[in-house]
Amino acid sequence: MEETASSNKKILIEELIKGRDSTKKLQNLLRQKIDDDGSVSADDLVMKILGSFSDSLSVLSACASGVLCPIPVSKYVSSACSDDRTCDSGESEKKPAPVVKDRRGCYKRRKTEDSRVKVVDTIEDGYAWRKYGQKEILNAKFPRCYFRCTHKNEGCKALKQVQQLEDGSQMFHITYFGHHTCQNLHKNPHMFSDSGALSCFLLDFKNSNTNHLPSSPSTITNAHITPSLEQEGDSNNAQSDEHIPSNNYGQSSNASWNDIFDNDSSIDDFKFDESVYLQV
DNA sequence: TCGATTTGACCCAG
DNA sequence: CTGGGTCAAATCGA
Repeated sequence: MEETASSNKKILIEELIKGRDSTKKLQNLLRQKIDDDGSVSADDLVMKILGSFSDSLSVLSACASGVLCPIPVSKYVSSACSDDRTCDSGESEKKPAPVVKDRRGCYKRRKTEDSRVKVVDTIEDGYAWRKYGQKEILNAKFPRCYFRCTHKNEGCKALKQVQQLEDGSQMFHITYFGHHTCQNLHKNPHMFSDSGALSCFLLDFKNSNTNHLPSSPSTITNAHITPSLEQEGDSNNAQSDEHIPSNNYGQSSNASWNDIFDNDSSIDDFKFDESVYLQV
């Protein structure tokens, strides 16, 4: 049974690789044509396809190693360098300018269309995050926290912003930027199994009321994994079509993955978390 | 000792 | 000019 699932995964990965390579060839052909007629849309489409392949392969690679990497299906044109902030400055250009002694805050603002937005009752998402900043936001009751992937030094450019909603509920508005290129899920497979640290975070969040966010939400890792259900940040209706999966760990969200993998053989391989998508 | 967090400073986009 | 996003020194804590 597991052999079948493993075999299917390999086949799937191989097929995706084939598809990606074919798409690249197609892209090269199209570019020749584009040079002629100036059409760009076809090339954009190809880039999107390539992005999808890359995402799928990333997820599957993680799966093949026994870990699910919930990289959201993106609409990024290029997963390699879609985040122009991290490409142009910031992460990739950590070296301060020689003349300027301090380049803190030097960055290019992210494009909002590169984001995916979630409203959840927990900030945990299966990844390990490091908090790198917190900011009081104008007219916002709660400060906004800024996280980057713990594996940033390995090239992972994923970022997220967390802000508690002001409606009195314990809901968090989380905005993700970029992709996880790491596989940090396996690093702390049991974290939050008893929700200890998370509870502290949520409690602090509740108690902090206005000022400080909890002292230690930064490393957010846990055993359960969020499936790729983030909504796109620029979707025209961010609230209405949100999923409300059941909260059963390892049960509720497997259907789509079972469609991909061989029936219930994949259930043992993946555990999903209870990410709740609620209306705001 | 080293990795994580805090927080004021800094820079850029609007 | 201001608000938002990021940096990095200081601090914390395991």
